[in-house]
Amino acid sequence: MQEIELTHLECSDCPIRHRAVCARCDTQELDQLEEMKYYRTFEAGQTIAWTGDKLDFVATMVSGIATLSQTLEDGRTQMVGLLLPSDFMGRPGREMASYDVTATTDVVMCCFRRRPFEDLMRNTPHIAQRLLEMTLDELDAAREWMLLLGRKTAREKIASLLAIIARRNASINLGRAGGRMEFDLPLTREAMADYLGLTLETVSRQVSALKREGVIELAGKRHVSVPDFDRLMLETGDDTDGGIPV
Amino acid sequence: MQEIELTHLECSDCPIRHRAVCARCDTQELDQLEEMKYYRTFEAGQTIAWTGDKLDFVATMVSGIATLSQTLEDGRTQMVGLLLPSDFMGRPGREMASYDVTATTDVVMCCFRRRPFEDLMRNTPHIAQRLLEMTLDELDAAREWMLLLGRKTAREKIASLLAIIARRNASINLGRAGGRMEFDLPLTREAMADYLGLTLETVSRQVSALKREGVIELAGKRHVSVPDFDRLMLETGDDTDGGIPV
DNA sequence: AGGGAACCTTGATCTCAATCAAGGATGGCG
DNA sequence: CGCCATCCTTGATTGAGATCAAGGTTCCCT
Repeated sequence: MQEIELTHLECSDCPIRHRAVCARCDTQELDQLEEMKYYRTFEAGQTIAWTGDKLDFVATMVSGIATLSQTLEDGRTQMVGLLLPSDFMGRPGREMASYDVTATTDVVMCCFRRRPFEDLMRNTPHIAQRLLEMTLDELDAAREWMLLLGRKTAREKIASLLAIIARRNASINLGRAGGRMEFDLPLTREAMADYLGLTLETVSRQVSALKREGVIELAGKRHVSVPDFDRLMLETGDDTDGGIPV
Repeated sequence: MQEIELTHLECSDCPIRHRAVCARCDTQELDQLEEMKYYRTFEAGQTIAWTGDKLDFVATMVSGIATLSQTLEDGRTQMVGLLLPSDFMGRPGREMASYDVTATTDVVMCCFRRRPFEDLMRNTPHIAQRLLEMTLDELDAAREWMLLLGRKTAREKIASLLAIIARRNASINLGRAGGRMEFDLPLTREAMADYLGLTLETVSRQVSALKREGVIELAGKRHVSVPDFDRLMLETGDDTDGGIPV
């Protein structure tokens, strides 16, 4: 995840410091983006789009958590993406949503209508290049995730998910520490299960096991404290310091 | 997978008719690409790059099959990408390979040295836009694959893989038929297992089962004939006509 | 405070795929 | 032709996680 220097505004009032679409653009382009942007909010649990719906905007996550998921005929579902603040959503050049998009907490998005955004993209090479970088990052994350889904044990999956959220939180809040980390789990046990290709019972059992062994501490069901991040990383099965760039 | 009209050359002697990087470029850009391109061949089984290796080119697959894979500390491996003719490999803006890349058959690639390619990309917006499209397609494929890895049964996984290869072959050879389809499996049972997050024994058993039940026919171990593609699709668990755009 | 819904935990049992094990087919090469 | 290596198949057994089931917690609403 590389640092982007912002040459100008920071997308004005969006609290976005990196991975923002508008980074690198010159004033004029930023003005155009400013002009076409608008905010939308969604409540926790609300569906932002169903697969196949017409989706006439692209957007950057400002706050909250949303998920992308896919479903088989008989209802089995798999989460295929996690949208955290500063992530980009939507696909220039495609009319329909390819996934179910759901807000798991209250969500604010900074949206751009798709057509004008596409036009702007055609005229300003920076944007396509920036989107390409971001999409390649997402692809890397998806592929790490495939390794998780295909080859990790339940315990490793849980540890990996906790490590991802901890690291992602830390990089926003503190800069990563090797030591203690705390965060709120933004997902229900069921959502975690859908993320990891498990059942919610297995998630619950493995979380309990990690707690019992002191790898994590829980305050309530959702607030997690990791006394030693390196200890947690040992449980992920990853090469030391691999890490998923979500 | 949309059709690209080629306005000019077809990357001269590369047998690439769609998804080629050089499609849509004007003559001058094509000339520049022509100038910097070169071919490389790899033998079946040869490793093209190890994770972390310096990789100073990007490339388009001309012929053959290659795989991208990732490995955990203890050796468990998961294939995360399959490179078929016309697929793009490599990442502008990144020095190191992020995956192990292996030729599973003899492979010919049309390569471009990374630096000049990046320069060209900066100057010709078409290319970044085209790469963005291709990367978004890859991301879709990766996400379908995640659904497969996380939620499908062994039998569904095998059926899905066969369907992907059959469809992909058909779109190159014949245009897709609803009826009979034939192709050579470009992967060993072990490679299929690494693709699907299974063991090679399970792959073998499920292939045998599909054969026993007449869903597929085998001539030798590698030549597959699908008497009724729709019947095969029923076994994938997918929504009718979903389909993975590899 | 009481009722109910959503969410979570834990136990018992079952099942699908992994693992362990043996042997068969294929093909290259002396 | 026979040897060897690689790849594949099949059988027996095990085990991790799914499924089925019951009850606990938390928190909102009246």
